[in-house]
Amino acid sequence: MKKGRQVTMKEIAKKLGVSVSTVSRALQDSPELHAETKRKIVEAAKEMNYRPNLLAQSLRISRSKTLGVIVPEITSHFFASCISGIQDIANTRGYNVMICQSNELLSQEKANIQTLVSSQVDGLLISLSRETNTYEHLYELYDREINFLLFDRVQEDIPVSKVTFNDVSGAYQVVKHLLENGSRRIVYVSGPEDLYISKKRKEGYLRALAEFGVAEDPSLVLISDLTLEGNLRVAQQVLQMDPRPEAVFCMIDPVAVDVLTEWKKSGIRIPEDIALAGFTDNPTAAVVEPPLTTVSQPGYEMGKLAVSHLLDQLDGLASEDPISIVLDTTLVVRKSSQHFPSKK
Amino acid sequence: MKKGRQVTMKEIAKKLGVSVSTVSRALQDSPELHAETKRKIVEAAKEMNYRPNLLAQSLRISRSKTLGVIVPEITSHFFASCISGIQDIANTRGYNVMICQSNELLSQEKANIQTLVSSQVDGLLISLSRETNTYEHLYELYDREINFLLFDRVQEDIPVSKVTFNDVSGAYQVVKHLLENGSRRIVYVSGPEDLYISKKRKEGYLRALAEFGVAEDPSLVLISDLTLEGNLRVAQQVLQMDPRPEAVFCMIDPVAVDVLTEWKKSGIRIPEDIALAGFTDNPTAAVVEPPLTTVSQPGYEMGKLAVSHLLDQLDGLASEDPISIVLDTTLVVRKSSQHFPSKK
DNA sequence: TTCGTAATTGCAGACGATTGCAAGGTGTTA
DNA sequence: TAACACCTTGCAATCGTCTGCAATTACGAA
Repeated sequence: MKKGRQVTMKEIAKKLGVSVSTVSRALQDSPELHAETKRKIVEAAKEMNYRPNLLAQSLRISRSKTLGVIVPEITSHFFASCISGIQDIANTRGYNVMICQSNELLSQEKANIQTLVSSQVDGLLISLSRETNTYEHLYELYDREINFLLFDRVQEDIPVSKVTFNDVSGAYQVVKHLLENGSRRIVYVSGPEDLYISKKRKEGYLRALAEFGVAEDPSLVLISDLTLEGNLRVAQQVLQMDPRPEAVFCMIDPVAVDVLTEWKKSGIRIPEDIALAGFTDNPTAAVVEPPLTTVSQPGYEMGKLAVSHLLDQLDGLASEDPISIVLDTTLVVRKSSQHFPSKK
Repeated sequence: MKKGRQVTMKEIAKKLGVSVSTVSRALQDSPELHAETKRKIVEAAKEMNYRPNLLAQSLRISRSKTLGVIVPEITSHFFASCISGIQDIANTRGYNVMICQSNELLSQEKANIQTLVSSQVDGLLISLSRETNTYEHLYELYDREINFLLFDRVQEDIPVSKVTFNDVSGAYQVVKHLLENGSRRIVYVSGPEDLYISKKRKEGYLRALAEFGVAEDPSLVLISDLTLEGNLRVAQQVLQMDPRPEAVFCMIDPVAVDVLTEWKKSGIRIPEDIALAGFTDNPTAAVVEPPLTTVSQPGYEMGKLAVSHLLDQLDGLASEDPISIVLDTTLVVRKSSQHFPSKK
């Protein structure tokens, strides 16, 4: 509504009786300017409360100094941490950040990309939605030579840099831990099967089983759609298995928390009756009763690394060749996995 | 790095042998254009994968269709929910959103404002940092006639619209609930005293006490700096009180969760030995053991309402006169408050 | 056939900033 | 005193889009 007129270089120039170009150079601290003129201009600018118009600047130099970020959900603690890391680094390196959420929808993801591209972001950091199973929109970015990078939820075939956690090894670690405690019948609760992390974590699960000479049993792999209902269904499925599994490894913490709650309602004791473990180390994992054994993946660090690499590419500090950065996860052992079936 | 040349109107114009202005009008679906020309241009634009340059557009019409949001912390579930609500509404109304976090620092908050103003946002939604105890930066926005609005963490004297929760009534409700259960010695754990919500929730606490004829006892008001250490200190302080309080109301859930954890370590049973309640209804509140009685404040709704009002103002649909929107909270009774001291 | 009017389209000047190049001024040297 | 170089500053074009106004065309009416 209000006009909120901004002070422009033109006004500074008029006030001081110099040209706009001189003002521009003064504010850029150009060396080819008389020191006194420069001083006067800088002073006037401060006094008049001048703020550069980033839009005009970006248009002129065709660089917006803005990055776009697309995450499935901001309300997820993990992604919020990533964003936080991205912002901290981006800001210290002089970049702004525009954040969008896809709400786990492919259509939203595409729309977000359009918006950000139209906004002339210098680069994009994308974590794919759950729904994303076609990738033309990403190849289009690639064809247009727009810098982007995938993190956490990636698609491996796309020839851009990726930042991921070592999901295989994380899952391997936690399942190995369950095996070492004596469990053999171990359930893996997966999310939708085409999800990157569903696959990777299953891979780690299977690897650990293989290492301990436990045969793969497809009936021990359950799938949840990651809704509350889906998770509760899985919880019940496990209870109805005969013989009952000794341990359950859920692909992400929220599933484990729902399962845990449901079991407690059914009078199942954890870890006495069955061991439980998750993945992500959400804040809830530490405070549920019993505390949940899980795998910690520092989102803040991931965000920092991802944006650092992208900015390095933008600033020409890193090769444009795609690289893959793989972060290590850490097994966090808590009470929920302290179930020790007697080994045969 | 890459040139990633965008298709511009100029190129479409050249290809079709028309002028840029004609292209511009065609893409705006201007009625003063020959239908056939329009059709051809629109078609060519689609085919050439034209995307408008929002920077140029914004510069030209001096409206960026972008809003700025400043929150203390993105990783807080409550603020993440607010952001989510803001984005959903903003997007459906054709606005983008730039999000910044102040990390609870006044200096960051100021810097964020500068950045967003420079980026020519059409309006700002601000939730103040914990540190913010001077307000010149906000008055400056006001003087510059930049549209903004405060939400959740507000400063009452500033003549702009505000969206808050009815903190007084929320606190009143939960303390009343504790009183009704029979507690009389009720501790209030406050955050830093100049924080808006510290004051408001204390007000509700005192009002409930007064209504039940319980005299105010300053020794029952404890202050935490909201760090883990501060919270644990408070937990111990309570245990050392003699006689022990019958209930504790913490200003925000994270404090209550820390207190709860610490007490459990010390062998205190909740709610058998003492009642506990929080405020916010974080996801953790529902899953701790015992589940935490708290006050729910829907951040998503707050975000939606706040941005709706700001956009109404921007679009001239609402008066520019500041208004105050107060949202209701809901008492969520869970097990942690089920402590019933025998009344005298 | 000529004129007026309406329907289309193009020109050119913004928006605010940057930058190559030219122009003005000063001082130095022969 | 003339010539040259350098130090400062301004001019003008540019980034991509929008828009008031002028110009062109076409068409029907007289």
